[in-house]
Amino acid sequence: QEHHYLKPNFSVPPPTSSMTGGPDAYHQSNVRMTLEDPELWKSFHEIGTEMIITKPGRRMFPHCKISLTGLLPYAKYIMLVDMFPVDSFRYKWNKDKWEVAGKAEPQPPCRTYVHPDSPAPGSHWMKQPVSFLKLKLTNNTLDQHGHIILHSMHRYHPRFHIVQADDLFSVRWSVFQTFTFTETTFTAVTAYQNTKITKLKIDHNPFAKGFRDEGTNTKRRAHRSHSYTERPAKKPNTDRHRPSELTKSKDGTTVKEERYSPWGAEQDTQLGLRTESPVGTDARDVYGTEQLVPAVASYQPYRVHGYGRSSSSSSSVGSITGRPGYESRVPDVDEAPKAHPSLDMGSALSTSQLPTSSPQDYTGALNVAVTPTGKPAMLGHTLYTPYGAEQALGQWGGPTPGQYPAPTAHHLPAEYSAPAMHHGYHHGNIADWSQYPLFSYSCW
DNA sequence: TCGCCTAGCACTTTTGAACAGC
DNA sequence: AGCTGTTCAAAAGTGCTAGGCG
Repeated sequence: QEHHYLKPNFSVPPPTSSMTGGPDAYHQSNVRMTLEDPELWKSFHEIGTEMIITKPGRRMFPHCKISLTGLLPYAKYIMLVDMFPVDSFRYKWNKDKWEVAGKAEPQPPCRTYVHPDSPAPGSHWMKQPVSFLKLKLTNNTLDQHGHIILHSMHRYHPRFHIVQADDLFSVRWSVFQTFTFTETTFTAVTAYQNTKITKLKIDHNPFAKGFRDEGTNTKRRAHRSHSYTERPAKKPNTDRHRPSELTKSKDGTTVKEERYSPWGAEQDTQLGLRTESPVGTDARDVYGTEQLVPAVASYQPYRVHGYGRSSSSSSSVGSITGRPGYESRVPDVDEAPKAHPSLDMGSALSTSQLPTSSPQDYTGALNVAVTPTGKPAMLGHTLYTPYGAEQALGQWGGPTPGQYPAPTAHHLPAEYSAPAMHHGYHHGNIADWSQYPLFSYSCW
């Protein structure tokens, strides 16, 4: 079974023994992640996957399901998923294809979904495919349920993170790796645009079985006319003419890796995201591509001198985001809700604080830092666990209207660019890490 | 008018409590 | 008392679509 395997891209020395990943962290270079149901994903991807997002939250289909190997059987890991913008455009469905409709809107509060089995030993994760069935997407920026917030008509792809940690609290100290799969790229929509996607979903999603049998839906079908989602006049074309940006390269050659790597794209453009028009230039399929750089990453934890774990949370600077083109991710320090200090692992995990790396060297570090003034800062990225507020950390630090959007510049502490913070590792420029926080605040 | 979003609908699958049997 | 399997109502998950909004 041929999956997209994204080779780890290690080019760093093993972490010091003082780090919580300890010597084991280095062995994580053997971790392999493969996408389950790749054929299904491909069939969607070839048309142009659309994921419905609704206010109350909508599951993904196909579901994110992955297999893992190479984990340490007795070491505990936490699995996380977040959604990463593919580019900095807003799209629209015009006739039979997707077109760029303008610049992307400011990023909504960034959240991370924590797999409900987390933490669990490596043996648990490896014994069977890991499904993120409960993951839900919403377009409600004020969502209080912890769903992942996305913008409609924007493109994203899931990022899978493996964190070696004994519990949710120690994530901040742990090494983690990130994997992405190009065929999981999707356009978030509030209503289906491409009828081929609708049909594919109905054919494959058990919950859509009611729409599968034409005989039981004569009334519905008869009523379908010229709704927004139904575009009968365009049907003849949809089968033959896919959106140009989704056209698979015929020769199966690997597409320029930066195209698929948000990190790479960030390097390419000043805005940090791909800004060239994707229309007509986007041979997205890279089936057969062995690696997306930096599809997998190893984050090396490090600590700020003088700040122990006990004080790290409340004093962390969350949220430097500064992701060009997504400058509004950062919640306002004064307005955003405060997570429980001892539970605010999100703050410590904010990649906004992480030393940056080039796409080729995605090795980074989990940073626990403080603002120049030592003032606690808020987080722009939420960890979401299906355990809910009651079970997990008892805190729901959901975003507030005030944190979205929010200015970026004043959240950027000068220390971020200090090479000394990186424990001697070279991580490239800061911008890469600061552009899209992985974790910014906890929602527990 | 257009592009996008939403609520309610009818339908399905999934979930979990209650119960029975061993 | 504990475990397993079955039943079934409730909950949750689907796409469809009329209508609303800017």
